[in-house]
Amino acid sequence: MKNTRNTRARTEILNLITSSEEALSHSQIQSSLKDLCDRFTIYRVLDRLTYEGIIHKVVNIDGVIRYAKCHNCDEKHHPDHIHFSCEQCHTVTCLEDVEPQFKLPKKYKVHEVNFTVSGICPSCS
Amino acid sequence: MKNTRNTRARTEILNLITSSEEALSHSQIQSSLKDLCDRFTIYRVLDRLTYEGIIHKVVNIDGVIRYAKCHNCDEKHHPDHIHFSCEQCHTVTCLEDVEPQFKLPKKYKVHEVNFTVSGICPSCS
DNA sequence: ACTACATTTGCAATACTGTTGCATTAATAA
DNA sequence: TTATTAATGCAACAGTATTGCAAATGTAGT
Repeated sequence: MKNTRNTRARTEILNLITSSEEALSHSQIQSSLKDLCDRFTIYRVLDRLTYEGIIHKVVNIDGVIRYAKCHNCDEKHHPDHIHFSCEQCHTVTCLEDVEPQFKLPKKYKVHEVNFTVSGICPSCS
Repeated sequence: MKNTRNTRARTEILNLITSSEEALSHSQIQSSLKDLCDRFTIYRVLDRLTYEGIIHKVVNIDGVIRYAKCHNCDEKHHPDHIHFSCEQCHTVTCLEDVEPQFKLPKKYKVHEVNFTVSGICPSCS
């Protein structure tokens, strides 16, 4: 595995995602960053951060991929937590304490999980 | 609500999805249909079938939207079932009997659910 | 602090994905 | 068979994403 470098783009994008309460899409990140770097770099930084396991992907029912960083993962990691997508304010948030229970037939090998629930969030109802 | 018509495109697309074991993406449907109709029509037919509740959407972690029809929904509908995405053969299948249990904080109103698990399916392992 | 070097970035080119307006076609009901 | 209205096909457009390559930059070693 190759070394990874702390570039300005990487630092800023990670800061943005870490300080955000909600999961951010590529376009949201792009407009926040303005001209710090171009959109190609954003794609590549997000891929790198995901590959390194520092952030995780969330996919909404509309197919928009967003990125988030758990805030309490330092204590205990909840890799399978649910994400909530509000139909009104269009924010996607991690519900890090909600971990669904399910049983797959034995022969399935699970690597990754994507649980998204859409509806109305507390602030909009 | 307006009336819906049984056009050739609609019939063929629904047949395709119904007879398929796996969830199909727009591009998969397009290449199966060849020149039956153009891609714009496919988009619109899929939207209509989804709106009418005849088929349902599945979103993979890569953001690709696929469409599927439950085969045992006539007996009992399982709207919240899990979908499995195989990383090797890239098929997405409905696990209609696997319905996960989860508890959201009271203030969240749930309308829709998207549960996808990726890994290796039985035929690939 | 300087240098070497591999990683990362920026840009160009390209392809895929998805939406909308409008004229035409075709499915349905009478 | 005809009238009506949904559905289609086409054009135009916009957003999303990938890749190759040269230039820039971060990092380790000196």
